[in-house]
Amino acid sequence: MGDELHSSEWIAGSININPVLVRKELSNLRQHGLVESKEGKNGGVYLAKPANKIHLSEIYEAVRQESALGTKRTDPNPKCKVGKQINKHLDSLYNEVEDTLMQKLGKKTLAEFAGKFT
Amino acid sequence: MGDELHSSEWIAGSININPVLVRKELSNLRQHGLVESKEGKNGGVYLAKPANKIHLSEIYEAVRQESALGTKRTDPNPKCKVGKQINKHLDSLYNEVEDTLMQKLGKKTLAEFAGKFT
DNA sequence: CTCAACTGTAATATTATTTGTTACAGTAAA
DNA sequence: TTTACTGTAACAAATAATATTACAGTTGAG
Repeated sequence: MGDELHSSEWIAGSININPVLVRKELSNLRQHGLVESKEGKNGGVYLAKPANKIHLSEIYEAVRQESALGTKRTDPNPKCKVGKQINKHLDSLYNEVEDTLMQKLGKKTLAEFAGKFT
Repeated sequence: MGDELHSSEWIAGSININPVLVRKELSNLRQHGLVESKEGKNGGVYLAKPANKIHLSEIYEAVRQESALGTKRTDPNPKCKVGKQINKHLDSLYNEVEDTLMQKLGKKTLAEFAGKFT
């Protein structure tokens, strides 16, 4: 994938955000095998594989930090009949929903999405 | 739905959270027609319709504040070919995904979910 | 062989958002 | 007419997101 090499500064400029944040997220994407990068002068990042081989589900998985329906439920009261079981039941619901979401995103590729830009 | 009337204090105790926060969210659910409440002594909230008539999609719609895939993308650089169009394309993608999610949640009712609690 | 332009990462600061608290007017049962 | 609630608002505190600064390491070019 020699083509399309961009610096974090360039990307940051496009989305109006701090370059260090870009590098941090890129670091995450790299760990997930979606991008690779070249250090040193004229360095930058590029896709680790062709865009038509990258499914949106992979990106979603790499990028998301919590379930689509949210997670942050704190500790319910274990003395409460409902509180005691709620997390178990929510987890299974969330997983089920997440699965359909992944299936949907798995049918779309990054190339397809990028193709929309004229 | 005369049965199952609970005070915000009681609910707050179950989820280990502040009663005022409960009342705030309840206020939102009320505006969405999911619950009703009774003021005064022995007051509290109750479902506005039977649990088997409440679909999880309705709850999701009432409760969520941002799309399942997130929204908070700030202002992209309009001088950038990509930045200029990104929000439009993300929106349509998000909507499509959201639709499948709603379809999935629309098949489940609150009664069904509550039935899991033994 | 050294300067310039990058990445990668840590440490810290700033800002925004979430959550909690206090306060109090309004309502209804007892 | 007291008691136990709801409904809100205003403010405080805690947490999370974002930004900044700093600097070591890498690579290409003169």
